Amino acid sequence: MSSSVQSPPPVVVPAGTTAGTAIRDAGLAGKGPDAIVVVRDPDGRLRDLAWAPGSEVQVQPVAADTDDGRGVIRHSCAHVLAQAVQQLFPEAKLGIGPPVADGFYYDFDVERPFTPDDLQALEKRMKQIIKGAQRFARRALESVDAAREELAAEPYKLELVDIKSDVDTAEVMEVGDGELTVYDNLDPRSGEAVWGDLCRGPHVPTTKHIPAFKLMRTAAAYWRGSEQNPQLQRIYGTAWESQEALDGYLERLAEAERRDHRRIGAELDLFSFPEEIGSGLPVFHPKGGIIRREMENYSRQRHEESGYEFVNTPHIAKSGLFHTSGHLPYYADTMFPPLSFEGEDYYLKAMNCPMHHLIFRSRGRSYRELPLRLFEFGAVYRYEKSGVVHGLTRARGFTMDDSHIYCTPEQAPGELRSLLRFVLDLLADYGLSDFYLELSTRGEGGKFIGSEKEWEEATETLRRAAIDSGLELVPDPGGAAYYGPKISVQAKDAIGRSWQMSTIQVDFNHPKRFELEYTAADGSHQQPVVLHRALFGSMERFFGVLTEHYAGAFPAWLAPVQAVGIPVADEHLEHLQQVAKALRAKGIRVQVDASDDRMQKKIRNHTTQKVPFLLIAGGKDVAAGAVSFRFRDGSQINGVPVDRAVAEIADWVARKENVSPSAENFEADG
RNA sequence: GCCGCCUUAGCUCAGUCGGUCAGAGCGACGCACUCGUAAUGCGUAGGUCGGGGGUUCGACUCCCCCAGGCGGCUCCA
Repeated sequence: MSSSVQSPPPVVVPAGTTAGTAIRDAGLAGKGPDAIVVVRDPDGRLRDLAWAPGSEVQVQPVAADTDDGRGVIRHSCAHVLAQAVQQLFPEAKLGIGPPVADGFYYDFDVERPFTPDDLQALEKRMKQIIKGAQRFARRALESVDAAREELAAEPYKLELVDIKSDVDTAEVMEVGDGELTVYDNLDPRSGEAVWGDLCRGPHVPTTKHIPAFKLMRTAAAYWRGSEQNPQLQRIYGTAWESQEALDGYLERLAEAERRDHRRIGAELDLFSFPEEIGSGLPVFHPKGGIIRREMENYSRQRHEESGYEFVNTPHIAKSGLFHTSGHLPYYADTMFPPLSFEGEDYYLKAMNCPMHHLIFRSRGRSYRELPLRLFEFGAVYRYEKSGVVHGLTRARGFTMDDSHIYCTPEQAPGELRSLLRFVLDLLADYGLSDFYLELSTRGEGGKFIGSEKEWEEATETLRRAAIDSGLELVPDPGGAAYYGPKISVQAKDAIGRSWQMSTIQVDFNHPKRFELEYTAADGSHQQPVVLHRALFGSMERFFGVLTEHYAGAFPAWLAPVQAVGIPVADEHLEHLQQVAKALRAKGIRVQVDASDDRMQKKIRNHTTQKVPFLLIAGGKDVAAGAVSFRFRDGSQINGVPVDRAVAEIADWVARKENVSPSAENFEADG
């Protein structure tokens, strides 16, 4: 997201003067994408332009095309939406209406859900309101009682007033800072209040300062985020500093839709979700199977090189095992119901760890064996609620590239550091390079087991490893698994979206529950530390993320079909068959298109299938013992000698180049 | 699980007010064409309109239930 190239210099606001006047006197923009919409006071608080400080202060002007500026525009736009809703649906009660990433929403309690037609009508009314240049005017309420009186008809707002002390968060914009304020929308001519809303602000000066907006969709949302509360109807919208910025945003959404792995998976014949199998249970077609196999093979190789040992475990086990692990007591509702036979309940496994622990425990272990690193592509099944299943990124059956590292407490810090390095290196090999880390720690509630001290130690160990990596570290309080804290690696894809990939967890709980132990050098029996880690999260999710990252144009080493020979005419087929044979001998997945289609059609077909190397041969090429390259981007290199073409393709694939080959970066004509 | 929307040929979609509306493009298949960088032409096959129940003289169309999908909420070991 672009923002002002450089922020404007600070502005001095004399006592008794409004910030807006000072801004104007300083010659800063009052309209356009870089219009100043609010200012930041010396305490870091955003203030309306109508704010007039009691004594002289220096403020930082905030332009529309900054993150803060957009946030204010969006928040103001949410007010305009609420006004429009209450005009068109007078019975609507207001929930909350904060800005969010890329937009805003407002929740309403209404008789019936909004329809697409309603959204159109609301947009129209909002445009009228914006055109009307209503002024946003801040007004402090005398007291809580005065607030209750004023908001008598708004039950949800009343609730916020009553609990205001504990909802002072970024999302609840309504109240804050020990003072209750209302923003009135004033008619510019009469000065009369047309509409008002409990709100801490700040806002743009007038509705005219909302240059571009669009209502996006409706959804239901629980009041204050709890399933126990009534569901309100939420309207999502977006607002930007200019029409161009809005268009740019809509284009980014369109691009994300074109990259959607569910769409590309069907277009490229990679995988599907047969209804007959069940929701959230993918099958991989041959082409998807090749990509998956390549992904797995490389990962396997790297793990072997890094001292992992490979194990295999079954998909179901008796209930006792999951009682021991703690899954059934704590997470029974996310496991599939049991199969009962021979007087036993068998559960599909939701995690591989219990099985791996049993392998560790299968015989006495010596400290000399540690760290013991067990690895498995282990399929797990989780009962995800019907509303959350989403393509490959949220499935009910998936394969974790799971491993459990058993080590001594002394080994743990070093093991964690090298583990994190290993994880980041391997992700980079697949073309992801923009990461940040999240540290999930213990929160309130009975979900967490183990002593405070254990948690503290484990959290510190993780934190140190995370800090050593040099990456940005985002805290996630309360996000830990029940048995220990975790680091997760978030990777950004080609269009800037973040995905949770790897998780690394310290577990001091399972060693106890499973009575894991090793014999130390002094002959004593000690409990190992267990590190859980899934590098890709799940193979399916990683597959989906890579698909979207590359928009289906997979690196040549992963591409299901790496090269296709296209003859100009049938008489050139034989020549290409020879080229294909040579490529196949080098392990390249190559086809020759001998169909009845015209050459142009073949080029189109294989281009839309995102084949990295198209090898075209006509009379000239045959005569010269050459082929002509055409790449995904349409660029060409003509007349490359066959030997050289074969060697360069094989080398490109062997190097695991992640960019798409093109005339510019492919060394075949040198 | 909750709210809303959606489901018509392999894919993408059209189908008015309940009654000649079972339709198109792509794909598949067949025939002709043999061509130098993103769609050659002609033809053929393919659907009990997601499944089940109901209303009606009559249902792709209206109602109910179920399944699957989409967007959110909640959740995510």
